[in-house]
Amino acid sequence: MNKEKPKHYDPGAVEEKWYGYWMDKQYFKSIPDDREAFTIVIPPPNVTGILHMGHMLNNTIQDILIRKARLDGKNACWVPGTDHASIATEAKVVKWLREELNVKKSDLTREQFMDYAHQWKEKYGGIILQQLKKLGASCDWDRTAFTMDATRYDCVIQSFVDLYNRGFLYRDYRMVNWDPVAQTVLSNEEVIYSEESGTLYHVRYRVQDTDDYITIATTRPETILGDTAVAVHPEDPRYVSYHGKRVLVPLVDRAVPIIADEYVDQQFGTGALKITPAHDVNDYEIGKKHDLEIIDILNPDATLSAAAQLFVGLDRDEARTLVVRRLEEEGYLVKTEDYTHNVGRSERSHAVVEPRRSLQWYVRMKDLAEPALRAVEEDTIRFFPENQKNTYRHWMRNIRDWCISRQLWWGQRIPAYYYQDQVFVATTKEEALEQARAHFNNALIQSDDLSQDEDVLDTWFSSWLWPMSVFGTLDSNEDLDYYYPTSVLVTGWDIIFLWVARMIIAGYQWQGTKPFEHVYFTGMVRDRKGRKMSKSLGNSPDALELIQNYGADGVRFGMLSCSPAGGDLLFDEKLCEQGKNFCNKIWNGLNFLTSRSVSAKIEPGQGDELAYAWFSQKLSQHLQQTNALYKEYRLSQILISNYSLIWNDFFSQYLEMIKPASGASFSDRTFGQAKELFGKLMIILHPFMPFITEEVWHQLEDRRIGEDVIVASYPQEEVETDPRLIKDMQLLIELVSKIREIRSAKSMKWNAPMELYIKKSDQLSPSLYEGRWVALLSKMAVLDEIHFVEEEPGALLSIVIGTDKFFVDPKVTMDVQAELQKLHAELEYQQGFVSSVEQKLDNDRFVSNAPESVVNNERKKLADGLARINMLKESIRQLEQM
RNA sequence: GAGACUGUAGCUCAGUUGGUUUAGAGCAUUACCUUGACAGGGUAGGGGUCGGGGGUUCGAAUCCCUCCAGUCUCACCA
Repeated sequence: MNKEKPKHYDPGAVEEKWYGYWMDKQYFKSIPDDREAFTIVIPPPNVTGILHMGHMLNNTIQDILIRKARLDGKNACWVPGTDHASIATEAKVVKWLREELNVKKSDLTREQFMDYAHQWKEKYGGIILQQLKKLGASCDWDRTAFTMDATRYDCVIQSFVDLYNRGFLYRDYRMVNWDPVAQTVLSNEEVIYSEESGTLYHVRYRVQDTDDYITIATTRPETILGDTAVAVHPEDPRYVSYHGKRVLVPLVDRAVPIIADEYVDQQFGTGALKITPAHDVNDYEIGKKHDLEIIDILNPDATLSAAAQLFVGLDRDEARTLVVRRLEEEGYLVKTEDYTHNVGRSERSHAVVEPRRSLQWYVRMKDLAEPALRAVEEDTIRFFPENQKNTYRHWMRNIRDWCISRQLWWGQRIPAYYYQDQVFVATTKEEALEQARAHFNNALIQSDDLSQDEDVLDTWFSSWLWPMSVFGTLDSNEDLDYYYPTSVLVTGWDIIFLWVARMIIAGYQWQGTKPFEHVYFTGMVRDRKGRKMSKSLGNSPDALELIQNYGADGVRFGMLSCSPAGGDLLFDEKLCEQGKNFCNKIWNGLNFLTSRSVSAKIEPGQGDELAYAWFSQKLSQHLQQTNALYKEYRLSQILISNYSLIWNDFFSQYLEMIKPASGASFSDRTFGQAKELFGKLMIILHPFMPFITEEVWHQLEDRRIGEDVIVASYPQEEVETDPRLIKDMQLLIELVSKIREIRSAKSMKWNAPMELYIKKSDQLSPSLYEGRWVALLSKMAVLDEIHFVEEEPGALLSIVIGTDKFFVDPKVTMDVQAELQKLHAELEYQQGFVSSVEQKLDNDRFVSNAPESVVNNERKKLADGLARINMLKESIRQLEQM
């Protein structure tokens, strides 16, 4: 078995090879059978998106869970897909048409535009799914879904019709968040507020038929042209005398009432507030209350409309400049001051959001939300980490109606058909026509007489059906019945309202049950300074470049080793390097094991069986611990634990224990045991680092066809555990370490001759007397001889571990003073320890109140501490006699 | 403005119902080691009054109160 292997692990070739192999073998494919299903639906990335750090984290976690389920023998199904992202995609398509094809959207019919949009999607969309393959994502690609494909489209239309028929939909005029660039309405969740510096303009309005002025403060002087009132606080003494009078709006000289309303804050600005009902949410409410006129001075693209009278056709920003100049020229501008305020911008176009009154479709949420709230409250759906329940509860209890219409073409067109003053909602125009004919009792109404709503539905109105729609329908079918409810949703908490809550609502609405058992919320990926990673900051590493540099396994290690559930992840490339180093360590371990010759004629070393038994126990203990951690999604901790088991326990200890002398061979039996353990380690590591584990698995043995680590059986913990074996080995390892320490301190070579004396005592574990333990100890510590003694041999260096005492003869001149100093330091520590324990035991209330086991443990600690003090004193005494 | 979460070693984090030999890991750092599978390695060391202050308790990193700092969510005043 003398294979020549490259010195370093090369991830690139290995990863490509195995991903292709797994695909060929169809290991990612899932079809319903009689096994238990384990299902994850991917949080569909935006079809225009490319892989970034957040995706990498999120999808690595999903892949880990899916691969673990596969190893556990479940029918693992991970459904990939993308969403159509109305606003973002439409913007990209429009840009593409303009720049590449020289076509304007306005020159196209709706049908033509949709054709182009689908073309664009085929050509450029979904790159991210290809990138996920580089990461090792084991999705069932045959199931790839898209929120705008025919199947998903039908589900969305059906859901709209269902909700309408059940009375959950309505149309209404509301103040909405209008994106003047994308020319569509935005939901509250799509508006990002941030502090921006602006100017507060103080403008005076003349009170009609007087020479008095009332000064108001505004950040948006251009909206003065749409003012229909000035409001003051009813009890504000400055303005009481003006109640019921009118002011003239500057520049347009419109006489508008002075109204009294408690909404006005007397402390702010001048205490007088201009009211523009068409362009401010609060003003709109006040306008309704006082029955004010609504003058909409803006067009949909935020240029001034004819109603503004002045500056018609100019953009709102230009108009502001000109209005301010004119106000100043005409003596209305009292003063300006710098002012920082919150400005809402469109998440997609970044345009300043314009409040606008318009007719939109809404979902009545309150009743729909009720079962969804209960499901989480009662832990029918469990959140990890649990504290996200608070956020969820707060939002669900204060839920607002959901505005679902969008003034775009790229999306599912609302299946509402208008005839005269009536609306007919149906999955097809033909059905709507039937309804219209029946309603008007007029068979002559023709299809062309009906006009369909021009708007499309919010993208989230597709996404909320995702856990059902990816399986084809909203009602029963074979796949849906088998895979739904899905096992776990892995997503960021930033879309808990946009998506998670709504999916739960939809699940209860159409399936009558939850869409998933668990929700695992990942943290936000930040840079090491704690800043959110973003394109504009340029602090986000290129995902594919990372994979190139560190290998997918290395990057997966890096992402996972620092990502507590729900906690933010402060990403540092060094962590990927650690992952890469780990791959090399594994590679080298494999190299070592397979480079030595193996012989059936050689007897196993005396310690080999012991080492095997010990590591088997260690592995079993590890499995027990990590199984519990998997249940709580403590993936980061499982990875760290795997890392430590493999590096420290397997490579540093186990391989050292069984290592043949330089140039010697392994016995057949020992080699087989080592390969078996190594293989098991590859299985438990596989979910985290799929590629190298598959490679090593196949290098360890010539495997039969289909005997691949990806579909191996996860090792089971052993029924019989032997905690004493683990404890005794811990003592042995500690002793070996102390002996190495002495060698190092005395500048002795690692293999310089040395003898060990072990003081016999009742406390000493009987294992140590056994031949195999003695053999293993002398091998590990490179000892010439081990003596068991009744009495302390004088003038030797002593080692105290627990309550056991050992001596070595370093065979070099001893620095007595230095030794004494060390012993005194140790003595001081032990005395401090003992006195802290004594303090407890001297306290009667402790002894009488604390549970007996706790008190007994303290007594044991005291006894052990005292024993150690005696040993140290004895050593000191002996040294002082020299 | 209302609320949530976090604060443990230089950094990233464990620390499960208060009691596990007077607080742990990984990384980083320091010293030493190179004919040992691996210098992307090995051996060992240093480093923390558990954000501050109070309280409950025989006993607090852990529970309560309060303050401070940070992150985030919701609502927003022109």
